[in-house]
Amino acid sequence: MRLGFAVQVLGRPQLRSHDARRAPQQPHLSVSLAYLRDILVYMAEAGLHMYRMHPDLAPYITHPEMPQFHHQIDECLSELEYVGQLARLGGVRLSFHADPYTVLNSADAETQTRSRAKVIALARLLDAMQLPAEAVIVTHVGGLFGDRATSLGRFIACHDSLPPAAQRRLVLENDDRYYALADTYHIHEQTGIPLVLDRLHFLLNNPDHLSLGASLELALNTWPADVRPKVHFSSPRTEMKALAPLPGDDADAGGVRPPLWSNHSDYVNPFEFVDFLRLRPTQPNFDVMLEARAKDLAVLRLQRDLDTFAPELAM
DNA sequence: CGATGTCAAGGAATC
DNA sequence: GATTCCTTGACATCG
Repeated sequence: MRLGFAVQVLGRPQLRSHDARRAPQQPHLSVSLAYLRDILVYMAEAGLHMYRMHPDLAPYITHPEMPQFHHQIDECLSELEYVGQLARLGGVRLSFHADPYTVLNSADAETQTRSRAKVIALARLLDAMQLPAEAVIVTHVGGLFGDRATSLGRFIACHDSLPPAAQRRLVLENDDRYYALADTYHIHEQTGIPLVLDRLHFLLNNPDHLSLGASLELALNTWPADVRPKVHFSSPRTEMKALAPLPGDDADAGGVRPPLWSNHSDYVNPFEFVDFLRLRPTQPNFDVMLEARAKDLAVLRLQRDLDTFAPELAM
């Protein structure tokens, strides 16, 4: 089991995830890849082995009005191969998560075309890095568009229409509001797409009252035998959403308490995590992407906690 | 230098 | 039908 984190590196705040300059400054994939190289070096030092890259690693790679950015993968083939080798040598599993505006089941044909182009580009990046099949692109089903069945069907049709290189990388995650595990499993049966079980989304959106253990087993078994499955794990944030005044608060003490709220807690509750792993009777043969605000720091803390509380599960 | 604004999207909910 | 919210990191701009 490897524990992963997404995009930002809080242990080295100076490390950037991608070249996020605005278009007039001509951001370039080669800059992002230099950043990624630095992140991989840090991960090797820190003992980290799983990382989700920023979906805009290649800036404006499919932006419909900026074709001048569309050839940067071709311009960076050697750098892509280099960082791919670096990841492989470090035993690092890399992945992408499509941004929330990538909607493969969109009822709007242009949106779907743009979304398909984005997934194809992400797959090209992984291929150019020469990464193994475990380097996947995670996405959600998309929107409801007033008709679940039709919208599920549109995802399946879109998946079928993707080039094989993109199909090989794409995996599907249950979401917290619209498409639960039963929906993603239906799509799996029609397409063979592997499923990422997101534990928090499952807890928030489980209309059929499935058990977590059975659902975990179901999702893990959707992966090919030679590809290690992965799941998403996070704990819900419990801080107060709003800055409601507390007794004794200055009436105008704005800014003292941070304006927090999010689905994700800063760190992972180690006891919840151990319970989750123990849903599987054997040593877990899957990887876990932590969706925690503390990012790599949450991974490092959980690794320590596992050493303390469940050494037989720690890696 | 700190604070605020902006950028990227698409969809759903609200009015 | 128009507006707002959702989400979010990092650049850009303002004071």
